[in-house]
Amino acid sequence: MSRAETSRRGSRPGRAGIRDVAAAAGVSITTVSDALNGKGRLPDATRRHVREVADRLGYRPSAAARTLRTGKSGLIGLTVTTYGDEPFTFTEFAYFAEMARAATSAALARGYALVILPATSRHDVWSNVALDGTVVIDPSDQDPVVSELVRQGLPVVSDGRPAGSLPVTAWVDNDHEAAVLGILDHLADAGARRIGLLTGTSTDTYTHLSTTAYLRWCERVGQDPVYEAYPAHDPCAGAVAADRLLARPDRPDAVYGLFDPNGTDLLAAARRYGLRVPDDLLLVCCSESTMYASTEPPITTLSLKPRRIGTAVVQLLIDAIEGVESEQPVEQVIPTELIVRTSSQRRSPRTTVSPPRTPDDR
Amino acid sequence: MSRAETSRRGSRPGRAGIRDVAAAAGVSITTVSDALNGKGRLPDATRRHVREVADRLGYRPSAAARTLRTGKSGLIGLTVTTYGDEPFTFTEFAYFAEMARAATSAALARGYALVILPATSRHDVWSNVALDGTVVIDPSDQDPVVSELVRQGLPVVSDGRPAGSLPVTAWVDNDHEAAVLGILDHLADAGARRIGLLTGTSTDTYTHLSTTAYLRWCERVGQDPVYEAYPAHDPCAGAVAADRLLARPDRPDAVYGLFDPNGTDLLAAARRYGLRVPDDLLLVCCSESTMYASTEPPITTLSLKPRRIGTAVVQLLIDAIEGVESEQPVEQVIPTELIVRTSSQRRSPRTTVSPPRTPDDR
DNA sequence: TAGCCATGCAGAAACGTGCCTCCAAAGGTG
DNA sequence: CACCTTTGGAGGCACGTTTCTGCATGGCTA
Repeated sequence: MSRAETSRRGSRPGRAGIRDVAAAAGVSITTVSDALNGKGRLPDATRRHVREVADRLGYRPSAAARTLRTGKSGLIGLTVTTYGDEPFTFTEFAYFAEMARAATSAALARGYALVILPATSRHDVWSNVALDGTVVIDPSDQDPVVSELVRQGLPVVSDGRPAGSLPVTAWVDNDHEAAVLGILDHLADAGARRIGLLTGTSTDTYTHLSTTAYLRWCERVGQDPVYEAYPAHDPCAGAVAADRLLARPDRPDAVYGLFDPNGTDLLAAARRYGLRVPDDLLLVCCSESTMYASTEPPITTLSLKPRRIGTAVVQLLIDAIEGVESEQPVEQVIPTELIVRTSSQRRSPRTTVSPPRTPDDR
Repeated sequence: MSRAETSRRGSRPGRAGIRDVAAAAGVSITTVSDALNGKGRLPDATRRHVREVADRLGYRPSAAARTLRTGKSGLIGLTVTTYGDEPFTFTEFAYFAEMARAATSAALARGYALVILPATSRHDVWSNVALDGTVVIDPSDQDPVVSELVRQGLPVVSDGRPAGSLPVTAWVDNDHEAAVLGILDHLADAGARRIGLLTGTSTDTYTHLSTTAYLRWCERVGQDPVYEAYPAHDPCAGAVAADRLLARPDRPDAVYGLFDPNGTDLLAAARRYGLRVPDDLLLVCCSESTMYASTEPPITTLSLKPRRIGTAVVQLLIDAIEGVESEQPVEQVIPTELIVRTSSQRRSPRTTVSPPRTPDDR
């Protein structure tokens, strides 16, 4: 009873425990816990008193103890596919940065924090952090990490529809097929007769869905496919592939590039061959970079809306964690946005046609 | 003794505890712990046996319990200054992405994971996660978060030298003054007679140090300062400021822009005024974006080497956490790299002079 | 044979919370 | 007065580890 608040055995002087608060306030541990967490039946006077004493002692509850007791850590894993030993490639820089930014904000708003984790199966690092759930970006087929997490009973939400029969709790993705078809139609409307594609060699769903959509569109309108594929993780390969595409005898008069740097790569290649954009060559690429607004000429881009995706993914995950029956379906499709600029407008070279952006709707 | 491994009271069927492993292996809890952690005096046979049983049961130690017991969580906070309610602005996208990427890898290599946290003083989220230490990016003067962390006895390492008398454990930064002076000399060598600066209105150390270095250089060489300052967090303001700078009666014949988008903004402004780059206007900006390698013309950039900074910051922090007497000084200066491209070379228009890049030394 | 040390392992005390159970006192009702 | 209900709060267990202490056993030396 009369234990002074400084007599705790091994505790550092800077850290006051709940016991110290209880002793200093002259109440029991239970009362302190209830007062600070807003539970129990306590008169407001006691509640205020305890809170004031806790503040005075600079009391911070131990996250570890709370996690151990409640089973909830308030931590969400953010897993990115690793190439080599580095998380995410430069190809997805802007996308990932925006997506992570939005995910961080959304998680924070609901009291959660994000932990960046690699998609390796080194469980020594995975099991060293108590997660309530995980966001997986673009999981590969039969991802061992996802399987392990699901086996542990943790909810998993993926950015990008899961390949194969990956048992995720929910997923969010764009309608990549519709996006590609929309772009091809847009280019055809602008006068393109032969549209080329700059695509990747890897087997992820984004590349796969986009490429097959292109091939089907070609078949439908009766155009021979004209495309070059390259390993998207290699920066130089993109420039080379762009060059090859424009060097072909059946050179396209419009090109859509699936990856962020394709815009500048294609622009550079066009200059080398003396092709004017948009007069001789129409250009669109998939990118989140605002730099394409001020290139010469400005380049039309497709935005995958990473901010909306990041927000949606986190909301879905936290809903699953907290057992909230989500109003939303477990499969959510986020619309893409085509930001039309000069590079894809042959007829009326207005400087910009993109609708005015609202800050929160990117 | 004879407690079956399935009879644990409230535990979920998917999670096996250390008790279950002990029971299944026919040994004590102590032996299991020692065997799995490589401690104690155990014959290899016992060690192997325990490990095999643990694997068979799919045992994963509880991170929360371990953290509570040992006081170490293996988690490092990564704090970014927030503008509004979003972490980091688009201005620093590439920088932050690279820096965070390197920091994540470095932490992972030493068995730590990174938690993204906002620099708000909402301690409800801060105290909900057990951190071993924190990386603070560009802390503001008298940052309340840093003070609080230090008060709790946690090591704090900052990216960017701390303003004022912020009591960080260590910091890593570039020599911004030397970088600016180097660029100005470089531009002067290329024939610039009047060098302008595109700078920011905020009071962070990067902006401050760079601007005063510019002013001192001007004084030294006897040139009137020609600069425009704008709020760096506003995307449109950058384009406007670039335009204003080139519209002045004392228009500079060379410009250095402190922020990432300045390159394209200045290029666009130059086109509007019919200025050829580099013939009429030399251009350099501070950026990590590889897109500047393929603009027309390619733009000389200053790289702050975010990957090296991210790595260094994490190493310093983990050294402090683990009590390793760091061989490195607690103040570490990372050299910048000027990637010289066409936009700053008036005399010999070689396409590129940048040294061949090694992948790991960006 | 007695003493001693190294080996191999078990018991149990923490770590700091949250929460379930239970009790004392006060107030109301017949 | 006897009984019930409500209020306010205390006791103590459990979460799953790590680790300190200690107890046997067996081989070795004197």
